[in-house]
Amino acid sequence: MDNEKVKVLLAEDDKNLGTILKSYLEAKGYPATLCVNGQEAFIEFNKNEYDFCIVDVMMPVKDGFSLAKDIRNIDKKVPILFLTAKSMQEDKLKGFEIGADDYLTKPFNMEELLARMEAILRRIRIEEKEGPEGDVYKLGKMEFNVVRQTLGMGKEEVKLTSKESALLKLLCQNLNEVVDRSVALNKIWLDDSYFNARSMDVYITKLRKYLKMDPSVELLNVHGVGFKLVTL
Amino acid sequence: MDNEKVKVLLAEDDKNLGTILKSYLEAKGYPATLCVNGQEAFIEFNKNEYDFCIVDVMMPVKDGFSLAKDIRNIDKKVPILFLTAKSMQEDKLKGFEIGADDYLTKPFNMEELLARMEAILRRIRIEEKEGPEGDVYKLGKMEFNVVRQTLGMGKEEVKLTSKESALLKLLCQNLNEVVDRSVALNKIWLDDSYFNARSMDVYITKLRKYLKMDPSVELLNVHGVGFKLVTL
DNA sequence: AAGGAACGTTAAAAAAAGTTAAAGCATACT
DNA sequence: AGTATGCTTTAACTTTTTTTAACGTTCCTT
Repeated sequence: MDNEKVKVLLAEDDKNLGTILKSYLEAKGYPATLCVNGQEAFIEFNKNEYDFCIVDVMMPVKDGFSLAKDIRNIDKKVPILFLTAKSMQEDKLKGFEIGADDYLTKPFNMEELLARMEAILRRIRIEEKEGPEGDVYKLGKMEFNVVRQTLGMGKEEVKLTSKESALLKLLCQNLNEVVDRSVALNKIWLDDSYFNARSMDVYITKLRKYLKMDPSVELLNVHGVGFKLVTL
Repeated sequence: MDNEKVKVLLAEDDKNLGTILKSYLEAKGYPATLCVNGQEAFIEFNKNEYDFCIVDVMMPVKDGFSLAKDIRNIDKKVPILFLTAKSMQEDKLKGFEIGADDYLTKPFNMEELLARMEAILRRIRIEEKEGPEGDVYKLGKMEFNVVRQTLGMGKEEVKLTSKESALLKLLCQNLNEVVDRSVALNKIWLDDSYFNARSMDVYITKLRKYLKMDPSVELLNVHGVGFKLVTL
């Protein structure tokens, strides 16, 4: 799954509902492509990469179940959520048998559709164990491995403590941008207090020492606001 | 998840429905434990390993949402399916926010509950890249056989004691993620006390000694939180 | 330019974790 | 029963990590 940008394939013959759904999903940050029947949807599915399928059961030319079977035939993983006007149990069960991830009966609340979709995507992300090299930031010539808590360049490598690592990670996530003191304190020290702030200053000093390894990387202070990690 | 035998934790205060559900699930091959309130369920969850939670929202002593939060706090992965008599959308959305995988409104069809549960389990198995053969975890070049309690690499193999094995298993289940000290202590030592914590430290040392076999695997400490097994 | 607030640095104290060895405690063996 | 064996806990000591403290510097305001 492409990080962050989850593309949705929407197969719905009711143009009215389809358009509203597409707008809603896109407003929520999920680009969606609308197809008005199963055949069209399958062609579209083959043409582009999709991360999620919302499929109406009752459609002309090729119905939703048939479409889902075709999709499953070439892709065992992509999540499929069925929509249907019928509320008959047998259909629901048939949908799950084909390999659906969820089954929603019309009329439905769009917020619920979104919540269900996000629950499935969340599950996928949980199971997609953060790869061994999953979180490696490049800082100039250095590499910062978040899970292994190491910062290195060529053969010289230092081990970071968990606090050092957590702070550097936060700074890397906001590379070339300012990280507010209060944000860092609340995230890592869980409390924005005077003493924790001083503790954080000590850690900034430590990180600066490590980062001297590569002079093209600097950890700057923004007076009264926070810190900013910048690379040349 | 232990292969094949998916254990279900059932939190339902309606003893009638609870018993029927338990029987139904067990008839379908899913051993289930019934708890009549959230508090009892949380104690049970800590005592044994569960692969799926079915949680009624309205329960005495500790409600389903509260229970789910506690469970999510110590286990980010286990699937949670809510049951509720209320059909209010806000509650549904709240459930998904907490991290539910599904939300079913009473009265429901038991076949549908099963289908939804299996859809979630199927999704987990799809994402679990390699189906674990038996109970074998791969750690770099090493293999850890849980049932045989062995850790090996090529021809060199060490036998682990049951505590060593239990601890390593917990760490493997959360590979590249932090396992809280308290979670490990409650699961393996059944009590989070000072002396048990020190005992655990001794076991961490032992495991690290074994794991030196493959330098690409490290057992890191997260100060004040717990331990993290990391692979390159 | 003065003065206070924010930040930088270093060293200390405190807390948590690492290590090793010995003491307990079961279990099986003779 | 007595003894040997292997696993687990307790204990004592060391090291690392984090926080607190003290003091110096920089930055911004007036």
